[in-house]
Amino acid sequence: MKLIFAGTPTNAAQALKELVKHHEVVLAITRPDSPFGRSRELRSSPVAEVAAELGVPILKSNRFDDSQLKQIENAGADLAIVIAFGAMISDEALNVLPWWNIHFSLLPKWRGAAPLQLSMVTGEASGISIFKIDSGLDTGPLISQAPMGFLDGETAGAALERFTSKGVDLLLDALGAEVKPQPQQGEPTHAGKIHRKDAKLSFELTAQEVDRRVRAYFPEPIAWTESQSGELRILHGRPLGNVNWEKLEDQSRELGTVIFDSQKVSVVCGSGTHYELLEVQPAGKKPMKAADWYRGQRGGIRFE
RNA sequence: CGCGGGGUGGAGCAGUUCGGUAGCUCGCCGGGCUCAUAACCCGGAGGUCGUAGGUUCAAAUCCUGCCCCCGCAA
Repeated sequence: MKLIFAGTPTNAAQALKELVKHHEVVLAITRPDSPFGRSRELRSSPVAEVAAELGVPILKSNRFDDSQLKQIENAGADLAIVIAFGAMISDEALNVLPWWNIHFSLLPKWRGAAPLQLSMVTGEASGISIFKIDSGLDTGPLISQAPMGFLDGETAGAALERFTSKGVDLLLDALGAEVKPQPQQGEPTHAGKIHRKDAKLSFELTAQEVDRRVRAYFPEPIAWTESQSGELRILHGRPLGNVNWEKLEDQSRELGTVIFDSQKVSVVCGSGTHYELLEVQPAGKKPMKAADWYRGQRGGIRFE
């Protein structure tokens, strides 16, 4: 089958690599190069890089103009596959050929940019949906769905890779079968893009809830918190089991207090739980083991 | 020229304002205590203080150039 592929980040590039093994991809659409990093140098998207390697023609665009629509039409594809493209597909483009999207939640739950992260944070409706794109935001009729769970300690980044692989499998199955898109059913929820301010941790939450956020916000935008000594990213950690309060009776139980005991750096969280810090990164520093970070601190630390 | 933090023994930091030959918490090696230990005690190795040059009797500390790392913002 002749396919058009539309995507932008790393996992979309991964999907493209897998797709070309089974179908002819006649055009790769991705977002234009964007400034990146302190130097603000333009950088092409991972999909653009992979498409170039594979020799697939590339179209870089956010919003298609007439000539680009022609290019899409002239590609002669039967179907367009979208995965993490990062922009809406215009009605004009939808009229040229059918577009399918691979979405990482069980729609209609978590429509929007960060479905996998939100399902990880909430523990609800994690999975994969393949649907036919219509003019709304992730509102099109469903072609295929598969519930997916998260592995122990799995980050959103790792899950995304796993879900992508599974999602491509689902797509390949659907491409080989007779499909009848069915309208989405149920109460929709929205999963907008997660910004840095959303990733600031609150230690009023339980350690389990903190853990879900730390994992869901890795590797982007990364959970963080703040203390007397500045901002601190929490890269990895894990919720601890029972807390031996007697042993720690000389320590503060105030939420956010950092405790160093038996080589473990942990934070007092809500409902008497503790979250162990494993890898952290102070602003301006490299990532480091939590114990190393704590050794360099003077005096007790309490996260705000 | 977007804003900012940083490069000090293996790790994380202090010391730089007011120059005077390097400190803290760990790790490592050896020994001791202990049923045992991530606990405790004793001893030890290990540092061109990013780099090049300048000022000075004397520079991790002051001045200049360069290299490298990172956070924020986009």
